[in-house]
Formats: sequence, C-alpha cells, structure tokens
Amino acid sequence: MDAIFEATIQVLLAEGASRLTTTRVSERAGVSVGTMYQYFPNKRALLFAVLSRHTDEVLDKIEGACRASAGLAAADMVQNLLATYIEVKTSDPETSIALYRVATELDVPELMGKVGARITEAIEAMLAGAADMEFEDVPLVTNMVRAAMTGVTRTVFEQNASHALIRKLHMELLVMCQSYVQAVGVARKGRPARAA
Amino acid sequence: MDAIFEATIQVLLAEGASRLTTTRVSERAGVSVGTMYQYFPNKRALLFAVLSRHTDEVLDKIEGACRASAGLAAADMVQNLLATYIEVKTSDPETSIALYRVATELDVPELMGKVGARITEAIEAMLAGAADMEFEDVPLVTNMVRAAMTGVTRTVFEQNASHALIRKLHMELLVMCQSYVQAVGVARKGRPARAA
DNA sequence: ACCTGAACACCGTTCAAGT
DNA sequence: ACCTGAACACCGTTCAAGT
Repeated sequence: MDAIFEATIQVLLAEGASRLTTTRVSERAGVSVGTMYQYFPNKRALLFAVLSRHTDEVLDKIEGACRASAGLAAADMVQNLLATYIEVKTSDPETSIALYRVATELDVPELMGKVGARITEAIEAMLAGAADMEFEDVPLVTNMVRAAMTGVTRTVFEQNASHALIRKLHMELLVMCQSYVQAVGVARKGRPARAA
Repeated sequence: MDAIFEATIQVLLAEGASRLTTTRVSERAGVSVGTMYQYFPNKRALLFAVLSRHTDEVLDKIEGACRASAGLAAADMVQNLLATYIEVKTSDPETSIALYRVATELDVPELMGKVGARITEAIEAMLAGAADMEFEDVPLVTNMVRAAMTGVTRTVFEQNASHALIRKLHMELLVMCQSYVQAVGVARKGRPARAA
C-alpha cells in the first residue's frame, strides 16, 4: 500500500510520466497487477491517491500559516501566506514538478476543486480578520490572491526558472498582492494595525 | 490536411480528450491512418499543429492590442491588454477549454515556450514606451503581469465560472495589475501622460 | 508515387486458476 | 480468502501490399 505509493513516485522520477504504467509500478512495488487493482479500482484512482497525499501536506502548511497569521495587518498576512506557499513549492522541486505534471495530465477536477476550496477557506478566514482593513467582497479578494499566487508559481515552473529568478518573482508577487490588497481594502476604524 | 484539423477538433468536442484517437480522427477526416502519418509523424505532432493554429490567432490579437496601445499611459496599456486577452479567451469558450485541456495533457514546453516568448516580447515593447512612467526591470514587470493574467484566467476556467463571475474577476484583475504597475513604476519626467 | 489497413508492440483492466 | 498473470480490448505506429 505504502510500497505502491513509493513505487509510483520512484517510477515517475526515474522513467517519466509517459512510462508510468500499472505494470511498471506493480513490478517495482513487488506485487502483481491484480493485487494493485484490489487497492485501487484503476490507474486514475492510484494517481489520485498519490496526489492527494502530496496536496494534503501542502494544504496543512498553508492552513497553518493562515491560522498563525490571524489578527495581523493584511500586508503581513499576505507576506506570510506567500512565503509559505513559495517555500512549500520550492522544497523538493523535482517531486513537486513531477506530481504537478501528473496532475495536469490526469484530469482531476475533483482534486483541484477540493484543494482550491480548502485554500480559499483558509485565506478567507484569515483576511476577514485583518487588523487594519476590511474588504467589501472577501471571497473575491481571496480568489484573486490565490490566482495570482498559483499563476506566478506555475509560470516559474513552466520556465523552470533559476533559484535567483524564483526569489525575484517571489518578491515581486508580494508587491503585487500587497498593492492590490491595499487598493481594494478599506481602512478599519478603531484599533490601529498591529506591527508584524 | 485542413480536413484533419477540423476532424481533430470535432472529435475532441464530440467525444472528449480521452477518446481522441488517431483512428477516430482519420475516420472522421475520411482518410486512412497511414495517410495521416504522412502529414504528421505522430499524434503529438498532430495535436501540436492544431494547438499552434489556435495559439497563433490568440497571439496575433494580443500583439495587435499591444502595438495599438503604443505611447499610452501604463494604466491604459494594461487595460487594453487585459480586455483583449479576456475577450479572446472568452469567445468560443468550448473550443478554448477543450484545446487548453489538450495542451496540459500533452506536454508541450516548446509550444508554451514559444507562446510565452511572443507574449512577453509584445508586452515588454509596449511597457517600455509608456507615456507616464518607466520601469527599472521591464522584463520582470512583464513576467508578473503575464503570470497574473494567465493565472486568473486559468483559475476561471478550472472553476468553469459563470459569465458574471468572469466579468467580476476581469475587473479585479485590472485593479490588481494597475495597482501593481503603479507601485513599481517611476513617474517619467517631461511630457505628461496622454489621456486614453 | 501514393494510399490502405492488417499487423505489431504496448497499454489498462479482468478473472479463471492457483495457493 | 487472497494473489497471480495470461488473456482481452484498445491504443499508437509501421510497412508490405495494393492502386
């Protein structure tokens, strides 16, 4: 079971997505194809499970960062969110890129939808409690920040950019999201913003 | 040849990406599989050609919008660029989504690279000639605007959002990009900005 | 010269036969 | 009860045989 997960990632990294076959995975995992089909009804389900394991890790960290940022100023929230996201996507980039490629080859709206919903929920809850400003349409602002964040990251991966360029784009993404948040947010009356 | 292109899109829309096979395309096009392999060395090359035809249309319109915006204020440039991009992606969304799905299933860094380079070139040339401000690192600003633009659009497609939501996100994307450009741009001395 | 489509290698999936 | 792997349907690609 865990051996099958490991085998999947190993085959993926060693042979590439186009050579990721049920036969090769079962061989590497040391079981027969038939046995694999007792655990997973089809190849799609197998890849889905492998991807879920990875996205769950990413989600846990993002949700953690959002919770930890509760009550901060909006600009600091954005900073923490982006730093966590970039960090999580940049560590072990090989696996990250390989899985990302599988995710696009596989057409998995269920998974993308679930992941998107959880990220959205976490960011929404965070932004709604910003110390220094409030937003007319929190879901909309959330959607935009998320889209910019994932869009820039995807662009980085597609260009397989250097480490230096990644850092530059990260800094710039921060500027973009912060200036956007500032543009659409309304200063909150009462208590002033707490410093980061 | 053109019949093969048409057949490919027809099969794609009628049967879906997973049922897009060489046999089905050749059947629909009224030629044998063997004949198809005289025009295209493999299935990948066929899909690449079909995608290129579509991306070339998109690129032409974007390049046109960028050229037409020469000498405007930066904010107006961004507005024209985004309006064109959204319009082009939103008209005939069925085909657009279907081809987009093929593009991700197929792994075509060559094509993505070529498209990205041409869009980048057009936006760079435009932004470098903004009437009211200049940018320290034009390629960086270009990259960011492009990433935000494509990222938001992709998110919209993945959620298969309603027409109303698309318009809302479009407006918001404009706010995001304009506030970003304003944040990183330096006011140009001399002649004042011309109104749109 | 150009087209055809049976044949081949390989894929995902199944299920009768083994233990 | 659980595992095995030959068998099946279907894919992309080729090439001897037809015109």
